[in-house]
Amino acid sequence: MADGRGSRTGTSGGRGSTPGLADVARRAGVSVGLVSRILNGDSTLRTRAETREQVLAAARELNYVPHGAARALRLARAGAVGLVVHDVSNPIHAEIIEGAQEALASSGQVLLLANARELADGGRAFDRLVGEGRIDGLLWQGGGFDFDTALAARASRTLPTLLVNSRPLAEVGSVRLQDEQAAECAVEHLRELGHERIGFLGGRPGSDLSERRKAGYRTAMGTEDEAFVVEQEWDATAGYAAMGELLARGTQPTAVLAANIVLGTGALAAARERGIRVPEELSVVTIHDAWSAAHAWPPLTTVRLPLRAMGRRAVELVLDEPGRPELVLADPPPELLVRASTAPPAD
Amino acid sequence: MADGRGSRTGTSGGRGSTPGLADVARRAGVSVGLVSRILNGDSTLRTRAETREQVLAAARELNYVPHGAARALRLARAGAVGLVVHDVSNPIHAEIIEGAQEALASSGQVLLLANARELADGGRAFDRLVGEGRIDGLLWQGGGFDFDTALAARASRTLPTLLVNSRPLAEVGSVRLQDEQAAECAVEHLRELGHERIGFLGGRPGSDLSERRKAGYRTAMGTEDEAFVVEQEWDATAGYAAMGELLARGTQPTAVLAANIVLGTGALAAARERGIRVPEELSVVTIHDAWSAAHAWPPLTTVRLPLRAMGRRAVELVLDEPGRPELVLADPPPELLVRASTAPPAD
DNA sequence: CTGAAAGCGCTTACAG
DNA sequence: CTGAAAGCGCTTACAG
Repeated sequence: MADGRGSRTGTSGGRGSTPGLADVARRAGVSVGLVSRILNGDSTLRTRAETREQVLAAARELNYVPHGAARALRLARAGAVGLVVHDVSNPIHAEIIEGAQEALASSGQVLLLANARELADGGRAFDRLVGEGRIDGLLWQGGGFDFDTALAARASRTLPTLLVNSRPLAEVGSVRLQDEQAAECAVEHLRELGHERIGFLGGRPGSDLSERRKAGYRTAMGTEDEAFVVEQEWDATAGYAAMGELLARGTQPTAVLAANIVLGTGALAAARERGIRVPEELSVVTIHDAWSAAHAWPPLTTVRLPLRAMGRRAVELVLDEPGRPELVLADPPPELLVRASTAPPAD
Repeated sequence: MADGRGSRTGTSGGRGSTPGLADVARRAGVSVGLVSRILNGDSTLRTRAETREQVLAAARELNYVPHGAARALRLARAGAVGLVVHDVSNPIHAEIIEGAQEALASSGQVLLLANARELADGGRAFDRLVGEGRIDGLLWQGGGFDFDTALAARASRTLPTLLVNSRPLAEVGSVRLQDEQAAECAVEHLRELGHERIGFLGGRPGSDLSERRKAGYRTAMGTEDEAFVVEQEWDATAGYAAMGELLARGTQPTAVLAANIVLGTGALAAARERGIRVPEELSVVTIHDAWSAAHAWPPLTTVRLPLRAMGRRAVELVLDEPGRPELVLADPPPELLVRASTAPPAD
């Protein structure tokens, strides 16, 4: 009882604890080939209903489950997709992960989660994920580092590969969202409230994601003025520091757009720490929604983008779209969720 | 170029784009068996250094990577571990995931992430994860539902299985942390500040995790008084609602211990919404640390527990410990991190 | 309508 | 010191 682990041991016929096709065949009194065909619903098959029933019954009674590795080897399909992220604790990544998981579950596949830094660290981790035939496709949610695009490009030589939340490369397709429009939408909200001195707190400088959101911010502002722009990194500490830097510049913004909700949380903390009241003295709006937005204090106004749907579509594209798919998910469009962190400027 | 996908096609010898053992053997002028033995570092081997070099060179030049499914089939080892969680967006789970990933990466394995609800939903998802031989061990971070323990027990009949962050069952081992002590530590901090009317905001009622933290709270309080205890669920909305309910009871707590940081965030929002100042009128302390604690407003006092280490140890135990391991990770011990959300009571 | 056989890419006793 | 061969559990032309 301590050890009913059941590894498929045993020679021919699997007398180990996990039953194989051979066991089912024996019990049903037919050949393994036939069992395989029946269980896989081979449509060219016209088996007698009775035989068919016997096989199904035998499989059920033995609790037969096909061996994944054997199928993978034979079919040259792993039945799994890999997803690379930088930071699982980022709620944005969490939602993408869940979307991907949903899509995989409904297509009978399984998710392999990997860490971008580990893959970049030069060891065997990259080959293990990409080269061993463990996955049928790779999804890469980058962090804006050079190695992100380099490794995705490398993977794409072996496997269908898709960048997630980023624009495509020459060799690698991508799914992304309407980040420019989301940023515009956020800034327009602030301008409608009467704000003019609006800061932009970006993520990693030069990263596609930060660039695109900055572009939307600039479009809405109608200016290239750098005095209100700070870009550092994607975590809360960076948001905190970026907000501090923006304030230290003396440009006296009355509002800021933080490029995502994690940065926004850090920015909020930096403002509060300086005794700046939000939203009375400073409005804060961010992109992406998550539990932490509604429960921040004050609750954060955000622009929601369909992250979960992006995760789902990414799986579908990487598995079914042969070429170099390029998709900007525009439905549903960016949606402004007004909460308590934005208000008209002080006077 | 559009399609350098390289699936291992081709009959005998793999003339598909991905090289196999046979290709390496041919290039080095030896047999596949020898290549396999050399590449796997067979110590009983005493090959001529020259041959050995040739083989290694051939493998390098062809960029040979062994086929995972073939190895898995042959060795009856998947080289992967499954991890089941309820909610990826929970920062606590994120840290466990990262710990597990670390341990797996260093032992050359890979992480399969699954969603508890999906597995419980009766479809084929459970068999796909547990039955197909895709993983060598299963880690289950439950949510306190009956199906969590039921499914973990079921999995344990097929696979080495370990509950994470929970006490063991009769049939299933576990790793957990010093939750009682952490709760005690939090309450003692509050009492030292002078608090006496201290609330407890728990997670899902009856869940092992909530029970153990409540036990620590009671030990430190020296009472079984239920008036200060509210248990609902593990998400921020529940924390918000639970805080609301506690306040509505009119017991006038001057401090609360929230069973985790997500609940604590919700509780903070509920208090702020009612105009209750933290920490002046209400101290809030939570268990577990994460980026959102340091950047909450006010920054949350927390008790840190070694979540990441638990993730690591879970992997080691499920892979290497044959029986029904039971570990309470006590090193490092719970550590109080005092931030701005706790202070002496008003008077 | 069903079976026997080959083969997916590996590893490992077993010979030599 | 190295090779030939069997076999892991499947799927699928190919016979009959």
